[in-house]
Amino acid sequence: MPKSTTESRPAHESLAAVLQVRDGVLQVLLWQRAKQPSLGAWALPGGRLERGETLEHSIRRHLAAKVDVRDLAHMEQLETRSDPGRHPEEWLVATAYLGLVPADVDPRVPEDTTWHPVDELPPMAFDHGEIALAGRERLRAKLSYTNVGFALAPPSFTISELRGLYSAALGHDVSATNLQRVLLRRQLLEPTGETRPPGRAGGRPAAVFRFAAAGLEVTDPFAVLRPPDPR
Amino acid sequence: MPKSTTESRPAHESLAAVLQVRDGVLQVLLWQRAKQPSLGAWALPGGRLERGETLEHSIRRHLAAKVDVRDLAHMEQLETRSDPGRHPEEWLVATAYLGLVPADVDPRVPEDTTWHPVDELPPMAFDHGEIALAGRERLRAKLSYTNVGFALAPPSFTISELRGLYSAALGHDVSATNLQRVLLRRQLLEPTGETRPPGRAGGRPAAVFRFAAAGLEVTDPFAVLRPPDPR
DNA sequence: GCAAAAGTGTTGTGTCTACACCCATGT
DNA sequence: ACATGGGTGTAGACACAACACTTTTGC
Repeated sequence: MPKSTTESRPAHESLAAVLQVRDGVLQVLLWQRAKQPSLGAWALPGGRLERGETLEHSIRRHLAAKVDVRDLAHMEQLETRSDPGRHPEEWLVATAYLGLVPADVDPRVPEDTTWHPVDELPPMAFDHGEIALAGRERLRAKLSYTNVGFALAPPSFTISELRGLYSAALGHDVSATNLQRVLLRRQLLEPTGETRPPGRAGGRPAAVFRFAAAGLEVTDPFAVLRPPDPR
Repeated sequence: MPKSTTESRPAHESLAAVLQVRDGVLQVLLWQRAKQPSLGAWALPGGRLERGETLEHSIRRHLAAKVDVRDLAHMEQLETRSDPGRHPEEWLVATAYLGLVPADVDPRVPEDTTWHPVDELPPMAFDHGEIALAGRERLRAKLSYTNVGFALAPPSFTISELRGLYSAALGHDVSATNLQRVLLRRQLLEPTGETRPPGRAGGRPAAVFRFAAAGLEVTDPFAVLRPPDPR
C-alpha cells in the first residue's frame, strides 16, 4: 500500500525553473532522474521542505547542490501544485519558483544536470514541463512591465547584447532602437560612459549600459484606470 | 513538546480572501476565532487539505460552509506561505486563494462570520491580514488589464453602477465616461439593448450592459515589447 | 422651463512602432 | 572609399484623461 493512503498530510517539496539565456536561446536547468518513477525523464531541481525552513529557503538550499546560489539574480514564487495524482507513488505537493541567472555566468553543474531550451523540452517527469512553461510565461510578462531584465543581463552590456537576451526570452525579434528607447525612457538603463570597440568588420563603437536598479521594480504600472489627477 | 518538532512534514491548509463590494466598499469575509491561539482574532476561511483533493478543491470545500460555492464568480491562487513561525503551535503551510463574489448576491453566512472593509481590517490572526491585502492588490492590478470586473458585477448593470464597483475596488474615483470608453473599446462590455428608467429626480435613462465573457481573459496584453509587425 | 443624470465630441498628452537617416569605426 | 554596425530624428497610430457639450428624462 503506497504511503499516500496512510499519511494524513502531504509531503511538500520546492521546485525551481531556473532560466538563463544561453547561446541565444532561453534554457532551463534540468537533471535526469536515475531511479523510478520516471527513470530517465528530466526534472526540475528541488527537494523536500524541512522543518524550520521556509519554502524559499528550501529551494535555495536544494539549488545550492546544482548551482552556486550567488549565481541567481532573481527568484520568485510561481505556483503551488497539488493534484493528488501528480506523483504516482506519493501524496506530494510542490511549490514552484522561478529563478533567473545572468547571461555572463556559467554555473558549474553536476554530471546529471544540463541546460535545455525551454522551447524543446525533453521528456519531463511529473508536471515539471508545465511548470517550466509557466516560468517562461511569467518571465515574458514581467519583461514588459518590470525591470526583470537585470536578472538576465551581465553587469554591463551594449544595447545589441541586451537585444539578444530580450529576444531570446520573449521568443520574437526585438528592435534595438525601440528597446533602447523604452528602457531609457523608463530610466531602467543608465550609460556607464564606457564604450565597446567594434569587431573586425568595423562599425561604430557601442555605448555600454547597466541597469539602474538591482532588485525587481514595477516600472510600468499599466494602470489603465488610474487615480484622477489631483489638480 | 509541540507537534511541529515531531512531525516530519508540515500540515497544509487552504485559505481564501473572498472579496465583494458591499455598501460601496470592498470587503472581505472573515470569521472570528472561538479558541486559542488568537482567540477572538479574525481569520480567513479555509482549512486542512485532505487526502485525494487538490488545494482548489479543498478551499472550495471549506468555503461551502461559509458561502454557497455558486456565489463565487472567480477564484485564483494567490501565494503559498511557509514561514515556520506563522502559526505558534504547529508547522503549518498555507496556500491562499482570491475569491470574488458579484455585488448582487448576499450569501448566507454563519453566526461567527461577517464582512469587513479591507481598508479597516480588525485584529487578524496569523498572517491573514497580509493575505487579505495581497488579494486586494491582485484584484486591483487585474482590473486594469483583464476582464475580472465580471466577477464583481451583477449579470447586467448600468455604467454608473459599474463605476461604483470599480471605484470601491480600486480605492479611488473612476470616471464613468472613461470607464465606459475603455471597456467598450476593449469589447469587454456589450449593451443588452435594455434601458433603466431614471429615479424620482429625473435624468436620462441609463443603457444596460453586460460583460461579454464570463471567464477570466487578459484583454490588454500590456506587452510593451511586442512581436514585430508581420508586414 | 429647469434640474438631474447619462452619454458623446473633442482636445491634448504621452507612449509606442516603424523607418529614414546620420555617425564612427575597420579594411 | 565603402561596408558595417551603432545611434538619432521624425512621423504616424493609438490609448488615455479631462472637460465641454448634448440628450433624455422627472417635476
